[in-house]
Amino acid sequence: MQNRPSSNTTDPVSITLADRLFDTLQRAIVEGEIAPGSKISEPELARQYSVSRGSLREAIGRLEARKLVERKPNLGARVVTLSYEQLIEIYQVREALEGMAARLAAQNMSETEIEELQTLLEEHGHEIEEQHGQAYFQKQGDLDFHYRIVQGSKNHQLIGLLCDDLYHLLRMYRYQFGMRSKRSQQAYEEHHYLINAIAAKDPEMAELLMRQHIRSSRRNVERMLLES
Amino acid sequence: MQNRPSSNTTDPVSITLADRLFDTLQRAIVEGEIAPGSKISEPELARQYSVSRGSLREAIGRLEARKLVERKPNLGARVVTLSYEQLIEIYQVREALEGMAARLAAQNMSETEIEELQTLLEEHGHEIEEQHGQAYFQKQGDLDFHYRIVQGSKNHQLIGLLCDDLYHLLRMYRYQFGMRSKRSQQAYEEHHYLINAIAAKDPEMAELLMRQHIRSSRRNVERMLLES
DNA sequence: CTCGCTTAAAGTGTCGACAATTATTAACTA
DNA sequence: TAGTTAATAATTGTCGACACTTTAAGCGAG
Repeated sequence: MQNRPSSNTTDPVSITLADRLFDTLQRAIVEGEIAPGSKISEPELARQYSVSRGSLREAIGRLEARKLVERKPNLGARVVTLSYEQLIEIYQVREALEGMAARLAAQNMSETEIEELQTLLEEHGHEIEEQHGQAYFQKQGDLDFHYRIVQGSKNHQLIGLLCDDLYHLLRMYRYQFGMRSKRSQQAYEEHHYLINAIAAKDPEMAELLMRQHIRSSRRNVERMLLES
Repeated sequence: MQNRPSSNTTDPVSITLADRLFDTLQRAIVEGEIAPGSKISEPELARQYSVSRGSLREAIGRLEARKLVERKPNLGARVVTLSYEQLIEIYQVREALEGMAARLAAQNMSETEIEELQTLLEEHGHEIEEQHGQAYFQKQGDLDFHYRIVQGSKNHQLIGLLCDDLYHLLRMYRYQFGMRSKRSQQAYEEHHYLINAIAAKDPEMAELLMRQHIRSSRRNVERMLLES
């Protein structure tokens, strides 16, 4: 789910070179291969990936739009530096946007989509029982679940903001801070309540539960980062 | 307020050429000089503004990031086409994000910021009394008010999403659909309630009022567009 | 006359080079 | 030796040219 070929085009694989470069660099940054705060040297990267500086600059521009790099005129681009404050800010935005997404999903998700989501949740449940799925659940499964609800909102603005912009930043934080929580059991239960509200077509309740869920997740992160 | 020199850099005027081009094109698109849905011909615009295609492409890339143009590989870029459905989507996103912004503003705005906001609101009141300020109120004053609350949230993610991305799209709709509402009196009152909640440091109430305010605004738009 | 193919034109994607700006080093003075 | 300035190197910004793709026009067969 998380590694769709390109940004948001429905076409097969990324056609243009700058697109592929963008995907490659985004993955490298998100997964930490290129360290946060490090400088992006255009000549060096261009040589490294055997592309022109022009194509590279286009890719960098799109990374900047997604707030994965910051560029200052005549000074070049740097990978963003992650901070506790920014992570909190992201959770606040998520609470607002995903709360709305859950509300809309309760109105707009099709029956088959709901069933697929329930199936996905059952799988997560099994993985938790088997105990070795904890890491997976927090790293991918959780985002997977949220991802589908956002899609279910059918609001393209919302989908773009969350799936194209925020989620990549969030994944970067997870890689960087090693955010595996012992909260998977609780998160699983909260997901369960949430999907029930959606299946019951209760927008108000869906939004409420989603916001509580994300607030809990945020508090968990706060605890985790303050003790380290 | 709405025409800051560049995107979000604190530097003086836009230094780089692509930056100026970006500002120019953004204004031209938002104000309708370049028609929605029209094709962006790189050679033509490059000649028209006497710049290289490279610089132009960088500017277009940033317009794409703000969803003011859509680009398809090997086919070029077009100014976005505005639709009723998309406008509704934007209002839903605004309700979520600005609701959160109001909540945070109630927690984080300084006393002086609150006073300035009250002063601004009084001016709006006078303009409405004098009757000839209606158009102004809806066109700029309203966004001005919302703009300041968003700033008052002190959440940079939120500020970026709303002020750098969504608001320009919204202004484009206002220019394009000629959205002047007869709702200025009611909107003024709602702004009044809202600022009281903020001054009282009541986050819950502030968010509630802001969401109601935006929902009202959305319903007004729905009415207006359905009768035309 | 229409449909399909071939071919020319225009447009986008990519590249390497030059110009302008910033960072670095070296020399020089106090 | 420390600080300042000048010269040099490296990096970014901008440009024009070439390669590939898409579109349009022209042409021929049915």
